[in-house]
Amino acid sequence: MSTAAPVTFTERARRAQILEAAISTVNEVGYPRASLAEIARRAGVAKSAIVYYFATKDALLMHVIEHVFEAMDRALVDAVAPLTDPQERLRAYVIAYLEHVDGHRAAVTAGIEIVVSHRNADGVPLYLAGTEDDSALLRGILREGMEQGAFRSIPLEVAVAMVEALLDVPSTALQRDLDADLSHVLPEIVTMVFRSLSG
Amino acid sequence: MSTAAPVTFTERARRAQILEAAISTVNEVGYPRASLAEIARRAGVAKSAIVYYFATKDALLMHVIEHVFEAMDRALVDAVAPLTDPQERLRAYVIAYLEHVDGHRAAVTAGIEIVVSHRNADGVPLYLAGTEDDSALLRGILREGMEQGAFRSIPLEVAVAMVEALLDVPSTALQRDLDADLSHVLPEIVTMVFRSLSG
Amino acid sequence: MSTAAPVTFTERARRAQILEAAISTVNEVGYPRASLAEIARRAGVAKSAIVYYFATKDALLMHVIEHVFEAMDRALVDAVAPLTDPQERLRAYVIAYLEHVDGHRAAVTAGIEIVVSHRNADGVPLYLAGTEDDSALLRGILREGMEQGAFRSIPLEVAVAMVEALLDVPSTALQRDLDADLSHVLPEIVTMVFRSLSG
Amino acid sequence: MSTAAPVTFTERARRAQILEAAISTVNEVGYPRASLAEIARRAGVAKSAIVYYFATKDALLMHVIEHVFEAMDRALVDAVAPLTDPQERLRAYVIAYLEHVDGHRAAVTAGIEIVVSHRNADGVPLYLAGTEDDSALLRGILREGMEQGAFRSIPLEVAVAMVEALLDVPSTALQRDLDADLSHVLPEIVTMVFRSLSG
DNA sequence: TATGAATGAGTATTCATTCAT
DNA sequence: TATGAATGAATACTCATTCAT
Repeated sequence: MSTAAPVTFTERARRAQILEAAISTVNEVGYPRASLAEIARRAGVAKSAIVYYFATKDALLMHVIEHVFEAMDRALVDAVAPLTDPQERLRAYVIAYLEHVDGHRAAVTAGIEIVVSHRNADGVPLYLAGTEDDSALLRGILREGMEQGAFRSIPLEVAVAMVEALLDVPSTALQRDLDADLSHVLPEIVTMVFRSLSG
Repeated sequence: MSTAAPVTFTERARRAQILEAAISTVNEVGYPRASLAEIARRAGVAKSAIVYYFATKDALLMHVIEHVFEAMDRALVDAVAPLTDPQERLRAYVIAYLEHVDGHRAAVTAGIEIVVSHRNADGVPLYLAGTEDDSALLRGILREGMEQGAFRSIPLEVAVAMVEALLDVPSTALQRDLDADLSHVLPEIVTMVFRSLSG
Repeated sequence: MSTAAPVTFTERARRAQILEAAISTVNEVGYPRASLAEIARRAGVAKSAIVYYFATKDALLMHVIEHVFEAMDRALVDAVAPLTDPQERLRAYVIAYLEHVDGHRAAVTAGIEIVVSHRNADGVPLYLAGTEDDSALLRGILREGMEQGAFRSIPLEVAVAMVEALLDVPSTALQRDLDADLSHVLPEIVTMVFRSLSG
Repeated sequence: MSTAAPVTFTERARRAQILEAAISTVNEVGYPRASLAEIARRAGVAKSAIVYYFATKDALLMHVIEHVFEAMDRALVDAVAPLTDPQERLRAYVIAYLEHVDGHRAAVTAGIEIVVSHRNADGVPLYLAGTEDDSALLRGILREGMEQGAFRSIPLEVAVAMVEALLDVPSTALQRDLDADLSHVLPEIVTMVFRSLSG
C-alpha cells in the first residue's frame, strides 16, 4: 500500500506528517543533509515508517515535488483559464506564480531545492530531466501571444526559459531567508517580463 | 606543496590534469557522483594523488571554481574597463559574460554545478554564501547607470538579481547539452536586459 | 538509541557483546590494531552495527573505560565507606583495588590500555587528561591520614602518584600475561605502600 | 648505508637533526600524530630523506629509544660502577636515574612515550617486549642486597617492578609538562625505595 | 646525497535499505 | 500498522613506503 493511493485516515495523516517533515528538513538543513534518519527524527517516526509509507527515499522526495508543483500548477491553471487575451493570460500567470511562491514559501523552496539537487538514476537533476509538459501552459500563452502579435516574435524556448528565469528570482531570495521581504521584487518581475516580451 | 602555488613542471601538469578531470567528471556524472574515486579514475591516477596535490576534495573543488570564476572575472573587467558610459559598460559586460560562457562551456558549466551543489560547513550552498563582492562590478555599473538616468531607477539588488538570472539562462541550456546551440539565445539576452532596464 | 541508556533486551545484549568484543580485541591485538573492523569481526557483527549501538568508535571506547572504572570505583567506595581510621581505610582501599584488578583482569587491562593509548581531540592521552576527581578518594584518605599523623607528611600529589604507581604494578604484569600469577605481588604492594607512608 | 653505522660528517649531522626532530615531534604532538610527514616538516627535510637515513619509520623510532636509553644506561653504569655496597649502589642508581630523567627531559619523555605507544610486529608495546637485560643492572643490585641481608628478601621480579614503578613517577609528571617542578618528588622517591626495601 | 611524485592498504563514518516481528 | 535491528556499499582521508631521477 505504499505505492497505491492513500486510503485510510491514519495513512493520509501519516503521509502528510512525513511530507511536512521532509519539507521542513530540506529547508532547515539543506538537501544533502536531509537524510531519512533526520527526516524521521523530525517527523517523530522511525526511519522504517517512512519506507513503509513511501517505499523509498527517492519516492518520498518525488511525492514532495509532486505535492508542491501540482498545487502550483492548479493555481496557474485556475488563474489563466477564465482569460483569453494572451497579455492578460500572461499577466495572470506571472502574478499567480509569484503569489503562489510568496504564499507557500516553505513548500516551494523545498521543492525547488529538491528539483535542483536531487538526481535521477542517470545523475541528471530533476529540473533538467523534466519534459515539455512542465512548461506547457506558459509556452502556450507565449506562442499564442506571438502569433497574435501581442508579444515580440522570438524563439519560443528562449522566451519560456527567460520568463522562468525571472520568475525564479524570488525563490533564490527565499532560499537565503524564508521570511525575506519580496514586496519590491514581485512587481518588478511583472514589469520586466512584459518589457522583455512586448511587441 | 598542496597549499603553495605550483612550481615544478610536473606539478603544474598534474594539477591541471586533475582539475580537468574534476571538471569533466562533474559535467558527465554530476556533482553528487563526482567522488574522489571517480575523479581519480577518470584522471588515471590514484585517489591519493589528488589528495597529494590538493590536500582535500573540498580544496580541489574550490580550485575549480576559483579557476573558472577568476577567468570570468578577468574577462568582465577587461571588457568593461575601457568604457565609461553605463549603457556601453553594461552591454560590454553582458556580451563578455555570454561569450565567456559560450567559449568555456565545460569549465563554466562545472563551476556553476559546483557552486550550486556544494555546501560549506554550515550546509549553505556556495552561491548563497557569496559576498557582495561577487557581483560588485555589475552592481557598480547598474548603480551608476541609475544615478545618471541611463537605467530605470529600481532597487539595486533586484536589478542585479534579475540581470544575473537572465545571464544564467544559457548555462542551464549547457547543463542539458554542452554542445547546445546558443546562437538564438545570446542576442535575446542582451535585448531583454536592456529592455528591462532602460529608463 | 546510541546515546540513550539501553532499554530493550536485544539492545542490552548486543551492547554487552560489543563491549566484550572491544575488551578482548584490545587485549589480544593491542589498542592501535583494535579497529572497528577488527572489533566487529570478533563480535561477529558488521562494522555498522557497532556504529548503530555506539555512534562512534570513540564512544565505544569511552563506554569501555566507563564500564571498567565505574565498577572499580564502586568497589573502592564500598570497601572504604564503613571505615573511619585512615590506616584502615588505606589498607581497605589498596586491597580492594588489587582484588578488583585481580578479579576483573580482562576488563581492567583493556581499560588501562585504552586510558594510556587513546588520545582526546588535543592529542592528550586520557590518563593525563583526567581531573583531580579521578583520585579524590585516595587523596582524601591520604590527606586525612597525614593530618592525623598516621602517615608521614609529604606533598599530597607525590603521595597519590606513588601509591597509584605501586597499585598499577600488577596491571603491567597482566598486560604481559592475563593469567599471570599475582600471588607474590599483591601482598608486597600492601607492605610497600604502608612502609612508604608510615609516620 | 641507512643500516650501517654513520660515517661521514654530513650523515651524522643529518641523522642527529632528524632524531632531534623526532623527539620534539613526539613530545609536542604525541606519538600517534608523529607521522613521518610531520617529523620531516619539523626537521626541514623531505619525508624520503628520513627513509633514506633510517630505512623505515620504525627504525627511526628504534634509534630514538636506543639513543635515549643507552645514554641512560651509561649514566647508571657510571654511577654504580665505583661502588660495591648494595645500599650505596642502589642509592647511586636511583639518584642517577632521576637526575638523568631530570637532566634530559625531552629525550627521556619522548623515549618513554615511544616505548609505551609503539608496537612491534606482533602488536606488543616495546616496554613489554623488552628482555631481562633491560633491568639487569638494577636486578643485580637488588639480588646482591637481598643475599647480603641489606634488603628484605622478596621476589626479585617484584622488587624490580616496584622500584621501576617508583622511578617512573616523575616521567608522568613530565609528560604533562616538560617544565614541571620535580624538586619535591625526587627525594621522596629515594626515601620510598629504601623504605620499601630495607631489611 | 636527497627529493618529489605517486601509491595502496587501511581508517572511521554515513546512509538507504531490508526484514522479522 | 509500525518498528528496531542490522547491514553493505560507499565516502573522504591518512600514511608509510617505493622509486626514478
